[in-house]
Amino acid sequence: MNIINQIKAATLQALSTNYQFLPENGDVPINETKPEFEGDYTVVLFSLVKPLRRSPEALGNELGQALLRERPDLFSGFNVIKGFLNLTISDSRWLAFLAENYDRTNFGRRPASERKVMIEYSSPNTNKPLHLGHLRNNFLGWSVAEICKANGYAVVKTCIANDRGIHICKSMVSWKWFASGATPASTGIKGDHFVGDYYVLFNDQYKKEVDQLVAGGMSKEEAEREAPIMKEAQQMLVDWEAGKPDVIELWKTMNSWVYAGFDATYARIGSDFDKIYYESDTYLLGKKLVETGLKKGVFFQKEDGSVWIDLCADGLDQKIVQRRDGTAVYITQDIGLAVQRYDEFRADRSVYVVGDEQNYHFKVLKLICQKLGLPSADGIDHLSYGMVELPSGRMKTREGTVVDADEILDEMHREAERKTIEQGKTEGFTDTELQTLYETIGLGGLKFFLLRVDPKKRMLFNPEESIDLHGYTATFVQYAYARIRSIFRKEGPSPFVGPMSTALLPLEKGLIVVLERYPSTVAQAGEDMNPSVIAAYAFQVAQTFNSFYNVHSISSAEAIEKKSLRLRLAQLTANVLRSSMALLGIQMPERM
RNA sequence: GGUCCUGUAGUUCAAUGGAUAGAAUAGAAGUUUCCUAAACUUUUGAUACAGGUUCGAUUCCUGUCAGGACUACCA
Repeated sequence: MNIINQIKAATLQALSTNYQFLPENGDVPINETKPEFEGDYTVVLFSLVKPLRRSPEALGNELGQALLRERPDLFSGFNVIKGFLNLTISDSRWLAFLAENYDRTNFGRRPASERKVMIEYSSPNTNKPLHLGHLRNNFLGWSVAEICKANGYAVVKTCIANDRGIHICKSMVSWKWFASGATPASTGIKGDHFVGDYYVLFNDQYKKEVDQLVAGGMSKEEAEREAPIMKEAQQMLVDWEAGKPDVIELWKTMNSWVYAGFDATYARIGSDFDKIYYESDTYLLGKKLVETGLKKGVFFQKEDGSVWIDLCADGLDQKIVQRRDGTAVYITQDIGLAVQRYDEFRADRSVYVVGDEQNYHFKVLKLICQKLGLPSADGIDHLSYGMVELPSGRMKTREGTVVDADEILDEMHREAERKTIEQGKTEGFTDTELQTLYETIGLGGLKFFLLRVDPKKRMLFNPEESIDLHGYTATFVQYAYARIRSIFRKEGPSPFVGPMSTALLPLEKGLIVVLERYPSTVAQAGEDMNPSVIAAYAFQVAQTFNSFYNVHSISSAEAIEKKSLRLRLAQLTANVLRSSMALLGIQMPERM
């Protein structure tokens, strides 16, 4: 049991034996004691004052004395200020914690349970390369999966490839018109970028044609309908759905180019999936469910034959679930896919990592699934994240302000290289090791930068700040880790010998107190599905360690017992840093 | 128009209804005979506005103002 829960239990026990009192919710509020007061944790007494008919001061003193009397093993002192009972935990308790956990690599992780969660993330379109927004999605999804695992969940990572539709046909038509048979192999261009270029060409051509038609006297709407390249794309979509062999062939070929490109990027950033669904396989799913829904009276049909659901009672609008021509819409596919995934994996929860512009969509999806009585319905959870914006505003394809994923990864790598060389820290590394180091620092920096912000919030991506390797960054944490590893390289294979000192200096204790919070931090991040909690914590650990390291020598400690203590403290710090950063998908260098 | 989200130091981000609102960065001033100075120490600086709820509000409620998303027989 962690310290906070021990304090809680002891306090409840004391309230029970001394006042025959149990708070209504069975809980007492406990905070970290503010640094300007003496103590480690604080019981906030205000809520107890009224039912116990004591003044805050009196209650604090009685309760403090009772706790000290009943649990001398846990508490070593207390003071009362206003309505706050500040408790000091005994050094022996902290030391016992350290002795138990300093070399546990699974410290902070909960044992595996039966619970299973499915996490869908990434979900790219196969007509253009990944950009910065996709990176936030990928890093988030992957990290949340790791955090769930650390909390004992079995995790299934999935991805839905949006591999069909008019946007895919656009790149295909454009390639036919303009490529003269060029391929990624013949041009040396990465497949996803290659295809993306033709998608851009399509839009250029389309705009040209529309302008021409408008100049010829056509209205804008009509021109947009009549532009030859658009008509061909639409025809191609029809042909694709009809299974026309040459279209299917081209579609398969171009998609394979894109996948090759994606695979390279995924491999680089460490995204992986247990199961990939393809929209081309799933887009017809859900049609049967429309019938079921009609029969159950969940849906209703309009005169023109289209099928709708009325969600007005839930504060939403009417929503179409099947077009009048009988084809399925996006949401219908998603319902069908939800059923299929549940049949296949039986996950208790199903988390969709999707941008917040689809908040409405997922609200509707969950409601419909619930009204249809699907067993998976209640487990549907939309992990909605905010847009990544640039200082100049929103990224826009048309304005060419989209930050390309591969480019920003390269840029971070180069910055890490530049900085390392500038500091003259390349000695003793082979060229391969240096490349690995730059990637560890560069990729880690980008991941940390995108994960350190609450996922729900829109975030600003300032290129200059993102490549900064100082302050609230992965580099800061990595550097603290590398310094610790350096100590252990010099100490040799079995450094933990001899008894530990039995007293704690403030900086030593401060570090233990922070380290002890790791398990509850992991739990918190899991409950909120929020990696930024982990990022903030890892940074705090590194910060606390640095202050300690700056003042107290570890290897040349003033006494052998002190060295013994500090080595264990350093070891636990390293473990926690490595483990917490691993939850963010960030690796730690042994040297830097 | 309707629904939802967001307004905190110059800037980027924190703060289960708890004490004097924390970090980082930028600015100012310091710290290398000593385990990696990519570090450490000190310092300047903020809750959009107006009400309400209560022992206590950045947090909950209402209104105003400002930004954003959604509100497609697109996905």
